[in-house]
Amino acid sequence: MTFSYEFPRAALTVDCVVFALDESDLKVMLIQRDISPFEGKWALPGGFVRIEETVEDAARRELQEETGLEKVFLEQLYTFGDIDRDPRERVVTVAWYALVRLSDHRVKAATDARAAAWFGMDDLPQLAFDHDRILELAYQRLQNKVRYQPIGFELLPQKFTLTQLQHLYEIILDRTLDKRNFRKKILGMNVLQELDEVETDVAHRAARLYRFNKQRYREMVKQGVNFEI
Amino acid sequence: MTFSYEFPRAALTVDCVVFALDESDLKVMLIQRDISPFEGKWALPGGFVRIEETVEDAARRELQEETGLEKVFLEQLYTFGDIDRDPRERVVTVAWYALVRLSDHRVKAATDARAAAWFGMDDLPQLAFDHDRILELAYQRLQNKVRYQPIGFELLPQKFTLTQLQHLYEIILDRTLDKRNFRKKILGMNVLQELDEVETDVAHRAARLYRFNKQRYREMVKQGVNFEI
DNA sequence: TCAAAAGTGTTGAGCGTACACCCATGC
DNA sequence: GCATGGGTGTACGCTCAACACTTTTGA
Repeated sequence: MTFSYEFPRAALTVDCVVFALDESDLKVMLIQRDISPFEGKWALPGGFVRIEETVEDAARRELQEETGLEKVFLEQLYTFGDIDRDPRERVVTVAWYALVRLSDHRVKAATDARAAAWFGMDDLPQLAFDHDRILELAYQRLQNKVRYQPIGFELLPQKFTLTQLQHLYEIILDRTLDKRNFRKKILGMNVLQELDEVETDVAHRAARLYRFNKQRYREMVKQGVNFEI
Repeated sequence: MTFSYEFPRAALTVDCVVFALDESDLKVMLIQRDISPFEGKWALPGGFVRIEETVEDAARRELQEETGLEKVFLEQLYTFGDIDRDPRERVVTVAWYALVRLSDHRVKAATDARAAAWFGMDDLPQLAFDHDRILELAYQRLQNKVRYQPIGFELLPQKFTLTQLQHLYEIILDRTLDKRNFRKKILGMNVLQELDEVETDVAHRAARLYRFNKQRYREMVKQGVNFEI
């Protein structure tokens, strides 16, 4: 069975840049291609948009199928519509980026036959198609957005220490921050809930745990306070 | 002649939100539809992406064909991929927004048979499809972006007064600004070139004209100075 | 000479930044 | 008791915001 149209149509795909945070590194999930073109090369998880699903649903489905990830933070990045992106035929792709807690999704890499793996942002393999451009844009977007929207928390466990949070910003923004100033600022925003718990299993004084309070964040936004690191 | 594929494919279109600045208003260009669905309703200029052109080229071509606009500032906004956006069939649209100088494109509205017209942002008609959502998102994007990127100049004549520039920000951001503070700030950024010219044909003291210096802006960015209103 | 808009400085408050030491805990 | 990171305050400079009067020009 085939589907016919009066004019030629591009194929429509989605591709996802999935970021996670290691102890000391920003990581991206990549899938090793097992078919031509670019067989053996690494690529972003993604695939064709089906006719009965929205573009966002397609991104979530592909993420689930290829990496086992569900219910993650997902935001549209950009649509890449150059003519020769794909050597086979015209393919337009809607790119997305996702933020996940590595702890939740440790080694759940390969759900189907293909190999999936986390790569450090400064240890990337050569990528298939124009996926290097997509990844670069996603990284820039993350660096910009993390500074004025509280999306970084998506990369941390629900309960985290202020030092973990500071490291997150240092890793993503690629610069060091002053401990005292960072704490003053983030606590002054009134969006962190101080818990009655501390770290465990550390070989030194245990740090206090905090939780991001989304509700309080929304109230703050309404009051015109704006989140900015 | 028809084109056949193994799986059904969505149609791919582009839609453009074209902003311009009147003396006292932010305007959007709309086209009156002359065919079903939504016949007679106003809609964003746009149309199908051809197989041999990039998505951006399609946006520029449609803009040219439907409104006569060429060489304008154009940036991708978002891709709308809901299933029932178009009652006829599955259509995914890549939305763009454009900024133009109204002076350059005064009444050049209707190039083809359809009526085209500028509408004030607070005097919009009902729109076809989900174009109200697209327009709303474009407006938000403009409001955000104009504050930290020097894109406002795309809406003014090449030579402008500081008062014109201030009004631009007041109209887009929908709040008043302090004259002295505004001038201090914008001049302090070192991206405006003071000309040896003044306004003409005004019934009061003529204001000095300035020009945006893109080169100097890029130098400033390199030095880490960031544009922000 | 009048109307209209151009042009121009100062002050106070709040914010960002730089900076160093003691404390608690596990081994 | 020692190593490791946790936790804390102050002082200075800069930027932002508030605010009003004189000057220029054309009619």
